[in-house]
Amino acid sequence: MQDSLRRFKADIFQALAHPTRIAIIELLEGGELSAGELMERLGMEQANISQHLAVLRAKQLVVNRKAGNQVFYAVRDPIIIKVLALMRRYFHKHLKEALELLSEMDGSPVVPGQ
Amino acid sequence: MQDSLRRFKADIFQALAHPTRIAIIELLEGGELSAGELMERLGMEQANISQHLAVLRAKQLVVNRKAGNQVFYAVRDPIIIKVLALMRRYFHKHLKEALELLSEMDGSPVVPGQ
DNA sequence: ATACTATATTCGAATGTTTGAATATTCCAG
DNA sequence: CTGGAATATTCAAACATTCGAATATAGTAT
Repeated sequence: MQDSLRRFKADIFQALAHPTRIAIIELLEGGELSAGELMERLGMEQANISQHLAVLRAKQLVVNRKAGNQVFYAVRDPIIIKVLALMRRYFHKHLKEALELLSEMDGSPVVPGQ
Repeated sequence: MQDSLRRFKADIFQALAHPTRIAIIELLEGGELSAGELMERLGMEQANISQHLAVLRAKQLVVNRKAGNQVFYAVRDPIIIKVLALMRRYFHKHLKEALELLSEMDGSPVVPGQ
């Protein structure tokens, strides 16, 4: 019962669980942008951006508005922006450990001794 | 460059992107609990809880403390609790659409007419 | 209609996640 | 030491996500 709420939250986190999608949301923090602009600024394949936008749309994290040829995207709810802002704070707070984590993930050791 | 920061954030969202792990964090919001207690309260397999705890540990979202036979877990940083609180707000704000989304995911229609 | 631009969808291969079953480890009691 | 409780790890199957390539759709202009 309570579980469907958690599935819902999990799905939203899932939607945020990709570097490209985080980049998209962060770009949209400054206001709406067209799919093409997102593509340009991220320097990625058109299809790829479009697929990531589809994920964000499916989970309702963004809204879109067609204007002629183009489709403009915006973050649907500022709460999501707040969530990302909190994550930035979290990141800065734990910068050191974060870097260690990242390096370990790359397979390179961080702390030689001990 | 900026991308590794985003990978880091994405990894944290990924760690939160599972109903069981959200349930674990929410249970830990009230203070530390042993793995066994988490298992009991969630009514899930021992191995399963342990594996989810391993994910949360790997991403440093929780810390653990051994006390004799048992291992007690706690949320490492209250920022994570704040993130979940924001998500609750988000959920309540979008309750209606959320329910529709969930039902669609289940395959059952929500709005019979029209 | 044709051509062009912007965006979306489909497909399949590669990769990653989740699960239960089985097994291993660690700690305490006797 | 042996046994039992609490927790962790490994394995393999099922499932989901991600990507680029190719294709489709929609809008505008001629």
